[in-house]
Amino acid sequence: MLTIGKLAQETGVKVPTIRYYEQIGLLPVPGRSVGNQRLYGAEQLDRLRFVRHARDLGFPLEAIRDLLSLSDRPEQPCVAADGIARAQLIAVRARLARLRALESELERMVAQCAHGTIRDCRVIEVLGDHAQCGHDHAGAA
Amino acid sequence: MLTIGKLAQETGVKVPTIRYYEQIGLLPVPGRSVGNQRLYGAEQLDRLRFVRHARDLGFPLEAIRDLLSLSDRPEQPCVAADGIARAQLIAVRARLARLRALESELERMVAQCAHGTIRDCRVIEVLGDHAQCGHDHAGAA
DNA sequence: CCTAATGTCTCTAGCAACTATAGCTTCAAG
DNA sequence: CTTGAAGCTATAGTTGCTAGAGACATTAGG
Repeated sequence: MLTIGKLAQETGVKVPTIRYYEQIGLLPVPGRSVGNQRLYGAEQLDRLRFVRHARDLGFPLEAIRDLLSLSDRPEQPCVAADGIARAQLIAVRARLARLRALESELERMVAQCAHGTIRDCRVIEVLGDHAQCGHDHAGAA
Repeated sequence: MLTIGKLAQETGVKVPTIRYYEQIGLLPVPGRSVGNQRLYGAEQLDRLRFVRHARDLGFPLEAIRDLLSLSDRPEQPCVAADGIARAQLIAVRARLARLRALESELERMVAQCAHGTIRDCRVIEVLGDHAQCGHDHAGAA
């Protein structure tokens, strides 16, 4: 059995975060020692590792909650889990596309900086006038 | 003079967000009509467009606050503004690198899905065992 | 066995950057 | 003159944690 601190070490999830996950029902309420300290077994360790890994992959907690409840029913078809992963992939790709556009605009801004005064600063100028952008990152909204 | 609604239309920033920006001191307190409604002029419009554009580029509000105060002193050298933009570029590149790694792992997860049951689901399996990842996105921590 | 240093406990509040709700007043059109 | 949209203030909620206060538990050293 692991204390919360050991569990934190094993998984790389910070102690307050573990308690937070318990609080929002992502982790089940663990047993307690005589002195009222949380004690975790191997199952909890696996579960938290799962959560950690999914968070690293950018899954929102709600999606992780769904994935966990799926993994509790191993006989079910895997379509739902696949769907969640696909949705996450789409979200990641959208963020990537957006970030790539931002990168190129920032590169232009920085490259054109002549190191003069603010008055002539491309950075400020470009930010003040969207029309000077190469592309349409702002969209219409 | 524009009402807050018109200003929102012009800039694409939502009405509550404009009030929020005022509240946190990012926009100056505007004049009011006889009936106590906010009225904005061209200067405010420009300022909010600047904020909007910078937000679109992912600058945090604190950085925008700095950029705005810089742009109020056009005689100053532009080094500071350039630095803020460079920092933002570095941050964007870091996020890009991370997202690219996630994209490839998610692609692998989804591609390997055999559409069987949860028991054999790669998505769940990979999430449960970090060792199955191609790379090291989780880091040590 | 005692003490000191951690570790853990609960609870509350804070972060970014908004978004939503409630309950009111004001404005513009018909 | 009435009605509906738009505006006002103030508070609370969102996501995913993080930080603090003040009290109890455990462990290592003397």
